[in-house]
Amino acid sequence: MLSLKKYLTEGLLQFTILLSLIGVRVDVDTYLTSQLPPLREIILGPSSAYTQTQFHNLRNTLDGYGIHPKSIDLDNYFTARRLLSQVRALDRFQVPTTEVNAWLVHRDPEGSVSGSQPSSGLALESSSGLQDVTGPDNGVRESETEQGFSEDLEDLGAVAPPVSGDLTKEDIDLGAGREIFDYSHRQKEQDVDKELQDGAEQEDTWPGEGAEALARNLLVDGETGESFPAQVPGGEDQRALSLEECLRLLEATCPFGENAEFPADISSITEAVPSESEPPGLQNNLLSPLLTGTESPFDLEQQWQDLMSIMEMQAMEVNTSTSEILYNAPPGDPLSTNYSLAPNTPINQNVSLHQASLGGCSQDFSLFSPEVESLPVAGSSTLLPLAPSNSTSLNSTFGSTNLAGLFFPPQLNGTANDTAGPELPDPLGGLLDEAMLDEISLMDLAIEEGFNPVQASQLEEEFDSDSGLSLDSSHSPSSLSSPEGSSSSSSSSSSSSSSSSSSSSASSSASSSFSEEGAVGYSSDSETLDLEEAEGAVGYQPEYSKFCRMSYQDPSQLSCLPYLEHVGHNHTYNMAPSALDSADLPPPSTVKKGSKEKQADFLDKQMSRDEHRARAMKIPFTNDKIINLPVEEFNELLSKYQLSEAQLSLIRDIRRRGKNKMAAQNCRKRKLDTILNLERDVEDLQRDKARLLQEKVEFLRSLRQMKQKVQSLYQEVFGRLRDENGRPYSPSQYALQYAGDGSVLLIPRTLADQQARRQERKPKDRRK
DNA sequence: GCCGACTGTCATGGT
DNA sequence: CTACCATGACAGTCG
Repeated sequence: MLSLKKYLTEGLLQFTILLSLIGVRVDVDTYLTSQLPPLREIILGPSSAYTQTQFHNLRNTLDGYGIHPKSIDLDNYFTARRLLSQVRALDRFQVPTTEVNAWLVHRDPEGSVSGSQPSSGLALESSSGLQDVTGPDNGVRESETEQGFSEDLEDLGAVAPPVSGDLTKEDIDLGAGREIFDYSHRQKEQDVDKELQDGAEQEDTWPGEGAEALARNLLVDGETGESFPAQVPGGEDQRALSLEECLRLLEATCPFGENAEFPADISSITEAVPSESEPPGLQNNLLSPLLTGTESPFDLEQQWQDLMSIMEMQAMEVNTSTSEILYNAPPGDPLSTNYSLAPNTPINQNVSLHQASLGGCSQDFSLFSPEVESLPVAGSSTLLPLAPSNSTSLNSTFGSTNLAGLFFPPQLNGTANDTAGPELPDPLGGLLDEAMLDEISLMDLAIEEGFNPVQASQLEEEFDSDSGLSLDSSHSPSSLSSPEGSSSSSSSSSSSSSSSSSSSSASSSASSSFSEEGAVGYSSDSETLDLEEAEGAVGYQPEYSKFCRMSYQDPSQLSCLPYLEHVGHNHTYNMAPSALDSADLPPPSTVKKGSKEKQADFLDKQMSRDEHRARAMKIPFTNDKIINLPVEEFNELLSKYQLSEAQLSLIRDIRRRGKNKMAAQNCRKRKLDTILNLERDVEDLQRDKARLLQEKVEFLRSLRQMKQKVQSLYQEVFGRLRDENGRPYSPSQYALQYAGDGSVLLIPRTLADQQARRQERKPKDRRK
């Protein structure tokens, strides 16, 4: 990293000197301050993918003409274009005094490096998006555009929305999904102030970052300032140039913002570029409106890193792994490093812009249009910190990848060339289509999985407001809610309702019979009661009532036993001898005889069959004891009495049946618990499913945006390429290819198509 | 009278 | 083998 800094610094110095030599005043300070937002956008762009707001805002700009909602609004956009034209004019006719800000050159890149951490600026990023797109101050901005971005920075910081740095720092893995939850939204509002502070802090870091980025550009320019060796124009008519070089040239030629007093144009540096005389209109036509007129020069290298990462992502199928890569890839992970263009690699040395040179400083230096800039390139964050890494890894990964092939299928190339613009059709149309197809496929998958497509679409439509929970609630079965809905009042309501119903018929008799029945009570009563209460909290009333029935050792609880009302189910295995006697004995008085007989009959009915049998068999102890006593005590009890075989047999049967009864109750309870647990599990799984689907949609959107970004970048780069005559290359005849050595080659399309097909086969084979 | 829920009981298998 | 438990199946009861 240190070497990189040094390299960049030297490059910056060289470039600055070079510019000064050609009479261009470089107001780096202005550049840094005014262009920081874009820079930060580039640097932190990926993280922006996690911000729901960005998605939301971007959706409005996805038409292809969108302006970065965060830092640049439409007004800025056009204003910048106008300024660009002016700057260009200045470039030609005005030779300002050479003025190099030494302080900038010597600026310590350390700070910039630290500031390059993606997490630092996200808040501002997303916030700016909100502000610019939806904020009411657009009008104000309109007039402010020329003031530079420094003010915007503050504004952005001030507007900084919630999501911000905190989220990005800790929730990279969660990605946008985290925003799904209402919590995050609430958090957003709560963190506004915090974001403001963060924004201020980030502002400090930007200059460093900008300096670094600028340094790289300058460095490159320093190199490119030198004449590029022609790379065999003949032969295959293959003209190679370093992609980095192209990008750097682009950036170098790119005006440094509205405030930039430096209309640097590479053409002015290299005489080989005749494009300067070329009418800008032609180039404009070639470029998508989206791309035109971006006054913000960004870190081209990083942009291309993004691009490469996107390419890789495209190569990979849109699957969950994508998301992982997007959000989990650590700054230094192999993936990201592989895609770093290795600015310091000597590859550039061999590149020749002689044959394929960048066009003059056109107004179209919108390589990083605001919209593109705003695109949430998840991968870029990981790429940012990347120093010039070894190009070998990159080569191994990409091999000789035909950019065109990656961007658009061969079959689409031809049509695109014919239909799209006069000379520069949209080479990435296919890519976009692919993105759409991927999304559709995923949607289909979601449908297959039972996910409502309408909901899926809603997810996209209502991305920011949507949450997995809400979605889940929308389609979550009522069965889930019903139990829980009643759960809140289950413990109380169930007991009250059950008691009310039971009291009607059984309350009077229960007191007597149940006191006996209590003896039958199950050993697990206390335990089950607690459990039942817990379950009641969960909301399963049937279970509760059931348990109530099961646990009635305490006669006081009998009031809440609903089964008493309709039960014929008399669980009174044992009746106190006194009760039995009273029931059996003739009443002393005839007056009470009727009532007592009724009571006795009722009690008889309340007695279980075993109790009846026990009473019939004159069993000297209660069924409760028979059933619940431990074996030893039970045997001891039996030994105390002289019992006949019939009695003993009955006692054993009573014990067996009693235990079995409790076992059956427990069994049923367990069964119910199992069902309830399964129900809850299903609910949880459904919730998770909905959440994952939403995340998937987010990833898809992010991917689509990144693809659009790639398309824009490709168009931008390709559109700036000029042949020896200063004319742009025809997309129908040429395509950019990423060579194995890290350079970018301009090759005939036929060759590119062939290579693209070859590239396509490999993954297919790999799948098999 | 039918149906569903609840319960008790039996048979069976496992520990 | 006995005791105990778990569970499916069946039947009875009740609303």
